[in-house]
Amino acid sequence: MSASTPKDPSSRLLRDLTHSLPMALLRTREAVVQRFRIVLSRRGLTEQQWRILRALDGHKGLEISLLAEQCRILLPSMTGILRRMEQRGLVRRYANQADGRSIRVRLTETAQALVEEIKPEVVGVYAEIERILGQRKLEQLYALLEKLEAGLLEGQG
Amino acid sequence: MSASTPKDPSSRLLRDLTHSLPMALLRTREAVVQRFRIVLSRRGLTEQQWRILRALDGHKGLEISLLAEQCRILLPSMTGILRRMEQRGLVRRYANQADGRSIRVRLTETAQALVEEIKPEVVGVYAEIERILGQRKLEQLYALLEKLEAGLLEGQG
DNA sequence: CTGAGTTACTTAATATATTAAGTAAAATCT
DNA sequence: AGATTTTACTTAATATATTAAGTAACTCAG
Repeated sequence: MSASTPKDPSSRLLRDLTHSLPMALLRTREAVVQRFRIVLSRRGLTEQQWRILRALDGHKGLEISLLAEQCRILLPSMTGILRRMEQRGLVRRYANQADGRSIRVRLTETAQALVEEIKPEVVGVYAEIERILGQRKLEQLYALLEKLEAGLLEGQG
Repeated sequence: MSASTPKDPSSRLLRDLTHSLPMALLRTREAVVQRFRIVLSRRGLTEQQWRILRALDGHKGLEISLLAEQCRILLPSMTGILRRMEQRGLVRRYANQADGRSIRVRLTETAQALVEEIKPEVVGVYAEIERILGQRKLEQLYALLEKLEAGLLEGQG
Protein backbone atom coordinates (compact mmCIF):
# COMPACT_ATOMS: atom_id res chain seq x y z
CA MET A 1 0.00 0.00 0.00
CA SER A 2 2.75 2.38 0.86
CA ALA A 3 3.53 4.26 -2.31
CA SER A 4 6.59 5.66 -0.64
CA THR A 5 8.60 2.45 -1.00
CA PRO A 6 8.85 1.84 -4.72
CA LYS A 7 10.97 -1.28 -4.55
CA ASP A 8 9.17 -3.11 -7.27
CA PRO A 9 11.79 -3.71 -9.97
CA SER A 10 9.14 -4.16 -12.64
CA SER A 11 7.60 -0.85 -11.75
CA ARG A 12 7.23 1.73 -14.40
CA LEU A 13 9.42 4.04 -12.40
CA LEU A 14 13.08 4.45 -13.03
CA ARG A 15 15.55 3.00 -10.64
CA ASP A 16 17.52 5.38 -8.54
CA LEU A 17 20.47 6.58 -10.56
CA THR A 18 22.81 5.00 -8.08
CA HIS A 19 21.35 1.63 -8.96
CA SER A 20 20.97 1.91 -12.68
CA LEU A 21 22.70 -0.87 -14.52
CA PRO A 22 24.91 1.29 -16.72
CA MET A 23 26.03 3.18 -13.64
CA ALA A 24 26.67 0.01 -11.67
CA LEU A 25 28.74 -1.42 -14.51
CA LEU A 26 30.57 1.85 -14.89
CA ARG A 27 31.36 2.23 -11.22
CA THR A 28 32.62 -1.30 -10.85
CA ARG A 29 34.65 -1.15 -14.00
CA GLU A 30 36.08 2.17 -12.90
CA ALA A 31 37.17 0.68 -9.59
CA VAL A 32 38.74 -2.33 -11.27
CA VAL A 33 40.46 -0.40 -14.00
CA GLN A 34 41.91 2.09 -11.60
CA ARG A 35 43.94 -0.71 -10.06
CA PHE A 36 45.35 -1.61 -13.41
CA ARG A 37 45.97 1.98 -14.30
CA ILE A 38 48.30 2.35 -11.36
CA VAL A 39 50.47 -0.41 -12.78
CA LEU A 40 50.21 0.73 -16.37
CA SER A 41 50.74 4.44 -15.96
CA ARG A 42 54.13 3.75 -14.43
CA ARG A 43 55.12 2.51 -17.88
CA GLY A 44 53.35 5.30 -19.68
CA LEU A 45 50.66 2.98 -20.96
CA THR A 46 46.95 3.61 -21.16
CA GLU A 47 44.42 0.92 -20.49
CA GLN A 48 43.59 0.70 -24.17
CA GLN A 49 47.23 0.30 -25.13
CA TRP A 50 47.52 -2.52 -22.63
CA ARG A 51 44.50 -4.22 -24.17
CA ILE A 52 46.27 -4.09 -27.50
CA LEU A 53 49.51 -5.39 -26.07
CA ARG A 54 47.63 -8.26 -24.46
CA ALA A 55 45.76 -9.08 -27.62
CA LEU A 56 48.88 -9.09 -29.75
CA ASP A 57 50.92 -11.04 -27.24
CA GLY A 58 51.50 -14.51 -28.56
CA HIS A 59 50.40 -13.69 -32.08
CA LYS A 60 52.69 -13.31 -35.03
CA GLY A 61 50.55 -10.49 -36.35
CA LEU A 62 46.92 -9.51 -36.35
CA GLU A 63 44.85 -7.51 -38.76
CA ILE A 64 43.79 -4.16 -37.38
CA SER A 65 40.10 -4.90 -37.72
CA LEU A 66 40.38 -8.17 -35.80
CA LEU A 67 42.46 -6.47 -33.17
CA ALA A 68 39.89 -3.71 -32.86
CA GLU A 69 37.11 -6.22 -32.48
CA GLN A 70 38.90 -8.15 -29.75
CA CYS A 71 39.85 -5.02 -27.85
CA ARG A 72 36.47 -3.41 -28.33
CA ILE A 73 38.09 -0.32 -29.75
CA LEU A 74 36.56 1.31 -32.80
CA LEU A 75 38.67 1.64 -35.90
CA PRO A 76 38.94 5.44 -35.81
CA SER A 77 40.37 5.20 -32.31
CA MET A 78 42.67 2.36 -33.33
CA THR A 79 44.25 4.53 -35.99
CA GLY A 80 45.46 7.02 -33.43
CA ILE A 81 46.38 4.55 -30.73
CA LEU A 82 48.45 2.45 -33.09
CA ARG A 83 50.13 5.51 -34.50
CA ARG A 84 51.25 6.54 -31.01
CA MET A 85 52.30 3.01 -30.14
CA GLU A 86 54.28 2.76 -33.32
CA GLN A 87 56.03 6.03 -32.59
CA ARG A 88 57.04 4.70 -29.20
CA GLY A 89 58.38 1.60 -30.84
CA LEU A 90 55.82 -0.78 -29.35
CA VAL A 91 54.23 -2.07 -32.51
CA ARG A 92 55.10 -2.36 -36.14
CA ARG A 93 52.70 -2.38 -39.08
CA TYR A 94 53.19 -4.34 -42.23
CA ALA A 95 51.20 -4.95 -45.33
CA ASN A 96 49.17 -8.05 -45.93
CA GLN A 97 50.29 -9.91 -49.02
CA ALA A 98 46.93 -11.45 -49.63
CA ASP A 99 44.88 -8.30 -49.19
CA GLY A 100 46.04 -4.82 -50.08
CA ARG A 101 43.47 -3.18 -47.83
CA SER A 102 44.21 -4.84 -44.55
CA ILE A 103 47.21 -4.07 -42.44
CA ARG A 104 48.78 -6.32 -39.87
CA VAL A 105 50.31 -5.30 -36.62
CA ARG A 106 52.70 -7.08 -34.31
CA LEU A 107 54.62 -6.35 -31.17
CA THR A 108 58.22 -5.29 -31.22
CA GLU A 109 60.70 -7.02 -28.94
CA THR A 110 60.61 -4.00 -26.67
CA ALA A 111 56.89 -4.43 -26.30
CA GLN A 112 57.21 -8.17 -25.70
CA ALA A 113 59.61 -7.49 -22.89
CA LEU A 114 57.33 -4.83 -21.48
CA VAL A 115 54.39 -7.21 -21.46
CA GLU A 116 56.40 -9.85 -19.61
CA GLU A 117 57.46 -7.23 -17.13
CA ILE A 118 53.93 -6.06 -16.45
CA LYS A 119 52.18 -9.42 -16.43
CA PRO A 120 53.00 -10.42 -12.86
CA GLU A 121 51.71 -7.12 -11.51
CA VAL A 122 48.49 -7.48 -13.44
CA VAL A 123 48.14 -11.00 -12.14
CA GLY A 124 48.48 -9.52 -8.69
CA VAL A 125 45.52 -7.28 -9.28
CA TYR A 126 43.48 -10.27 -10.41
CA ALA A 127 44.45 -12.07 -7.26
CA GLU A 128 43.18 -9.17 -5.21
CA ILE A 129 39.88 -9.21 -7.05
CA GLU A 130 39.50 -12.90 -6.45
CA ARG A 131 40.27 -12.37 -2.80
CA ILE A 132 37.45 -9.84 -2.59
CA LEU A 133 34.73 -11.82 -4.30
CA GLY A 134 35.91 -15.37 -3.90
CA GLN A 135 36.43 -17.66 -6.84
CA ARG A 136 32.87 -18.89 -7.00
CA LYS A 137 31.25 -15.47 -7.02
CA LEU A 138 33.79 -14.20 -9.47
CA GLU A 139 32.88 -16.96 -11.89
CA GLN A 140 29.26 -16.18 -11.25
CA LEU A 141 29.87 -12.57 -12.15
CA TYR A 142 31.58 -13.52 -15.41
CA ALA A 143 28.68 -15.80 -16.26
CA LEU A 144 26.06 -13.12 -15.62
CA LEU A 145 27.94 -10.52 -17.60
CA GLU A 146 28.33 -12.86 -20.54
CA LYS A 147 24.73 -13.95 -20.47
CA LEU A 148 23.48 -10.39 -20.44
CA GLU A 149 25.81 -9.37 -23.23
CA ALA A 150 24.83 -12.33 -25.35
CA GLY A 151 21.16 -11.64 -24.78
CA LEU A 152 21.49 -8.03 -25.79
CA LEU A 153 23.57 -8.73 -28.87
CA GLU A 154 21.18 -11.40 -30.00
CA GLY A 155 18.20 -9.12 -29.49
CA GLN A 156 19.58 -6.63 -31.94
CA GLY A 157 22.89 -7.87 -33.29
CA MET B 1 48.00 -33.11 -16.48
CA SER B 2 47.21 -31.49 -19.74
CA ALA B 3 49.10 -28.23 -19.77
CA SER B 4 47.10 -27.19 -22.78
CA THR B 5 43.98 -26.44 -20.76
CA PRO B 6 44.96 -23.70 -18.32
CA LYS B 7 41.60 -23.33 -16.66
CA ASP B 8 42.90 -22.81 -13.18
CA PRO B 9 41.72 -19.32 -12.25
CA SER B 10 44.31 -18.98 -9.54
CA SER B 11 47.05 -19.79 -11.98
CA ARG B 12 49.84 -17.35 -12.36
CA LEU B 13 48.96 -17.02 -16.00
CA LEU B 14 46.81 -14.27 -17.35
CA ARG B 15 43.31 -15.01 -18.38
CA ASP B 16 42.52 -14.91 -22.02
CA LEU B 17 41.83 -11.31 -22.97
CA THR B 18 38.31 -12.26 -23.90
CA HIS B 19 37.71 -13.24 -20.29
CA SER B 20 39.52 -10.51 -18.46
CA LEU B 21 37.31 -8.71 -15.98
CA PRO B 22 37.79 -5.19 -17.32
CA MET B 23 36.97 -6.47 -20.78
CA ALA B 24 33.91 -8.38 -19.59
CA LEU B 25 32.63 -5.31 -17.77
CA LEU B 26 33.36 -3.16 -20.78
CA ARG B 27 31.66 -5.46 -23.26
CA THR B 28 28.54 -5.84 -21.19
CA ARG B 29 28.31 -2.17 -20.43
CA GLU B 30 28.82 -1.39 -24.09
CA ALA B 31 25.96 -3.68 -25.03
CA VAL B 32 23.69 -2.17 -22.41
CA VAL B 33 24.57 1.42 -23.14
CA GLN B 34 24.09 0.99 -26.84
CA ARG B 35 20.42 0.32 -26.20
CA PHE B 36 20.11 3.54 -24.30
CA ARG B 37 22.08 5.44 -26.86
CA ILE B 38 19.53 4.61 -29.51
CA VAL B 39 16.87 6.33 -27.44
CA LEU B 40 19.05 9.24 -26.39
CA SER B 41 20.70 10.11 -29.68
CA ARG B 42 17.28 10.73 -31.16
CA ARG B 43 17.10 13.70 -28.79
CA GLY B 44 20.68 14.71 -29.39
CA LEU B 45 21.72 13.59 -25.93
CA THR B 46 24.85 11.72 -24.97
CA GLU B 47 24.85 9.08 -22.30
CA GLN B 48 26.67 11.41 -19.92
CA GLN B 49 24.17 14.18 -20.45
CA TRP B 50 21.39 11.74 -19.66
CA ARG B 51 23.13 10.77 -16.44
CA ILE B 52 23.16 14.42 -15.46
CA LEU B 53 19.52 14.90 -16.38
CA ARG B 54 18.61 11.87 -14.31
CA ALA B 55 20.63 13.03 -11.35
CA LEU B 56 19.15 16.51 -11.40
CA ASP B 57 15.61 15.30 -11.93
CA GLY B 58 13.64 15.85 -8.76
CA HIS B 59 16.23 18.13 -7.19
CA LYS B 60 15.87 21.85 -6.82
CA GLY B 61 19.55 22.29 -7.53
CA LEU B 62 22.75 20.37 -6.98
CA GLU B 63 26.30 21.50 -6.52
CA ILE B 64 28.52 20.60 -9.43
CA SER B 65 30.87 18.53 -7.34
CA LEU B 66 28.05 16.44 -5.89
CA LEU B 67 26.59 16.02 -9.32
CA ALA B 68 29.96 14.93 -10.67
CA GLU B 69 30.34 12.40 -7.90
CA GLN B 70 26.93 10.88 -8.46
CA CYS B 71 27.37 10.71 -12.22
CA ARG B 72 30.93 9.50 -11.98
CA ILE B 73 32.10 12.25 -14.25
CA LEU B 74 35.27 14.11 -13.37
CA LEU B 75 35.08 17.83 -12.83
CA PRO B 76 37.09 18.80 -15.89
CA SER B 77 34.63 16.87 -18.02
CA MET B 78 31.69 18.35 -16.15
CA THR B 79 32.79 21.85 -17.05
CA GLY B 80 32.43 21.17 -20.74
CA ILE B 81 29.33 19.03 -20.55
CA LEU B 82 27.46 21.58 -18.47
CA ARG B 83 28.55 24.39 -20.74
CA ARG B 84 27.09 22.58 -23.74
CA MET B 85 23.93 21.68 -21.84
CA GLU B 86 23.51 25.26 -20.74
CA GLN B 87 23.91 26.50 -24.30
CA ARG B 88 21.16 24.13 -25.37
CA GLY B 89 18.97 25.44 -22.61
CA LEU B 90 18.87 22.23 -20.60
CA VAL B 91 20.43 23.45 -17.38
CA ARG B 92 20.97 26.71 -15.62
CA ARG B 93 23.76 27.59 -13.22
CA TYR B 94 23.39 29.85 -10.27
CA ALA B 95 25.64 30.94 -7.47
CA ASN B 96 25.50 29.47 -4.02
CA GLN B 97 24.72 32.10 -1.41
CA ALA B 98 26.43 30.20 1.34
CA ASP B 99 29.63 29.40 -0.53
CA GLY B 100 31.20 31.57 -3.16
CA ARG B 101 33.17 28.71 -4.65
CA SER B 102 30.46 26.22 -5.36
CA ILE B 103 27.97 26.56 -8.18
CA ARG B 104 24.59 24.94 -8.32
CA VAL B 105 22.87 23.57 -11.35
CA ARG B 106 19.26 22.78 -12.01
CA LEU B 107 17.14 21.62 -14.89
CA THR B 108 15.17 24.03 -17.02
CA GLU B 109 11.53 23.30 -17.76
CA THR B 110 12.56 22.21 -21.23
CA ALA B 111 14.85 19.64 -19.71
CA GLN B 112 12.20 18.48 -17.25
CA ALA B 113 9.83 17.86 -20.10
CA LEU B 114 12.53 16.07 -22.04
CA VAL B 115 13.24 13.77 -19.13
CA GLU B 116 9.58 12.88 -18.78
CA GLU B 117 9.43 12.22 -22.48
CA ILE B 118 12.41 9.90 -22.45
CA LYS B 119 11.72 8.04 -19.21
CA PRO B 120 9.23 5.53 -20.57
CA GLU B 121 11.58 4.50 -23.34
CA VAL B 122 14.40 4.03 -20.89
CA VAL B 123 12.12 1.97 -18.70
CA GLY B 124 11.47 -0.15 -21.76
CA VAL B 125 15.15 -0.90 -22.09
CA TYR B 126 15.29 -1.94 -18.46
CA ALA B 127 12.36 -4.23 -19.04
CA GLU B 128 14.25 -5.87 -21.86
CA ILE B 129 17.26 -6.40 -19.67
CA GLU B 130 15.16 -7.95 -16.99
CA ARG B 131 13.58 -10.19 -19.57
CA ILE B 132 17.01 -11.44 -20.60
CA LEU B 133 18.44 -12.17 -17.18
CA GLY B 134 15.36 -12.62 -15.07
CA GLN B 135 14.72 -10.59 -11.96
CA ARG B 136 16.64 -12.85 -9.63
CA LYS B 137 19.82 -12.98 -11.68
CA LEU B 138 19.63 -9.28 -12.32
CA GLU B 139 19.57 -8.58 -8.60
CA GLN B 140 22.41 -11.04 -8.21
CA LEU B 141 24.39 -9.11 -10.78
CA TYR B 142 23.82 -5.82 -8.98
CA ALA B 143 24.90 -7.38 -5.72
CA LEU B 144 28.11 -8.79 -7.16
CA LEU B 145 29.00 -5.53 -8.84
CA GLU B 146 28.43 -3.58 -5.67
CA LYS B 147 30.37 -6.01 -3.55
CA LEU B 148 33.34 -5.92 -5.85
CA GLU B 149 33.29 -2.16 -6.07
CA ALA B 150 33.03 -1.78 -2.32
CA GLY B 151 35.89 -4.21 -1.78
CA LEU B 152 38.13 -2.38 -4.19
CA LEU B 153 37.35 1.05 -2.83
CA GLU B 154 37.93 -0.10 0.70
CA GLY B 155 41.24 -1.70 -0.24
CA GLN B 156 42.61 1.61 -1.41
CA GLY B 157 39.94 4.28 -1.12
C1' DC C 1 36.05 -6.84 -68.32
C1' DT C 2 33.16 -3.23 -66.07
C1' DG C 3 30.49 -0.92 -62.79
C1' DA C 4 27.91 -1.35 -58.29
C1' DG C 5 28.50 -2.73 -53.79
C1' DT C 6 31.48 -4.11 -49.86
C1' DT C 7 35.50 -4.08 -46.94
C1' DA C 8 39.42 -2.14 -44.33
C1' DC C 9 40.95 1.30 -43.16
C1' DT C 10 41.90 6.83 -42.48
C1' DT C 11 40.35 11.63 -41.80
C1' DA C 12 37.43 14.96 -39.68
C1' DA C 13 34.60 16.95 -36.24
C1' DT C 14 32.73 16.93 -31.83
C1' DA C 15 32.27 15.00 -27.05
C1' DT C 16 34.58 12.83 -22.98
C1' DA C 17 38.36 11.07 -20.05
C1' DT C 18 42.53 11.74 -17.61
C1' DT C 19 46.19 14.18 -15.47
C1' DA C 20 48.36 18.38 -14.17
C1' DA C 21 48.04 23.38 -13.23
C1' DG C 22 45.87 27.50 -12.13
C1' DT C 23 42.43 30.43 -9.46
C1' DA C 24 39.43 32.30 -6.15
C1' DA C 25 36.91 31.47 -1.93
C1' DA C 26 36.73 28.97 2.66
C1' DA C 27 38.42 26.88 6.45
C1' DT C 28 42.34 26.34 9.67
C1' DC C 29 46.20 27.40 12.16
C1' DT C 30 48.90 30.63 14.67
C1' DA D 1 44.40 39.39 11.38
C1' DG D 2 47.83 36.97 8.33
C1' DA D 3 49.86 32.82 6.44
C1' DT D 4 48.78 28.05 5.09
C1' DT D 5 46.00 24.53 3.52
C1' DT D 6 41.86 22.86 1.51
C1' DT D 7 37.92 23.07 -1.49
C1' DA D 8 35.39 23.86 -5.78
C1' DC D 9 35.91 24.68 -9.62
C1' DT D 10 38.25 26.05 -14.59
C1' DT D 11 41.91 25.74 -18.08
C1' DA D 12 45.17 23.18 -20.69
C1' DA D 13 47.12 19.31 -23.00
C1' DT D 14 46.85 14.79 -24.56
C1' DA D 15 44.30 10.35 -25.35
C1' DT D 16 39.83 8.03 -26.64
C1' DA D 17 35.01 7.57 -28.14
C1' DT D 18 31.48 8.29 -31.47
C1' DT D 19 29.49 9.36 -35.82
C1' DA D 20 29.95 10.63 -40.53
C1' DA D 21 32.73 10.90 -44.80
C1' DG D 22 36.32 9.74 -47.73
C1' DT D 23 39.61 6.42 -50.10
C1' DA D 24 41.71 2.53 -52.07
C1' DA D 25 41.44 -2.45 -52.62
C1' DC D 26 38.42 -6.37 -53.14
C1' DT D 27 34.05 -9.02 -54.73
C1' DC D 28 30.74 -10.11 -57.73
C1' DA D 29 27.01 -9.82 -60.96
C1' DG D 30 26.19 -8.94 -65.78
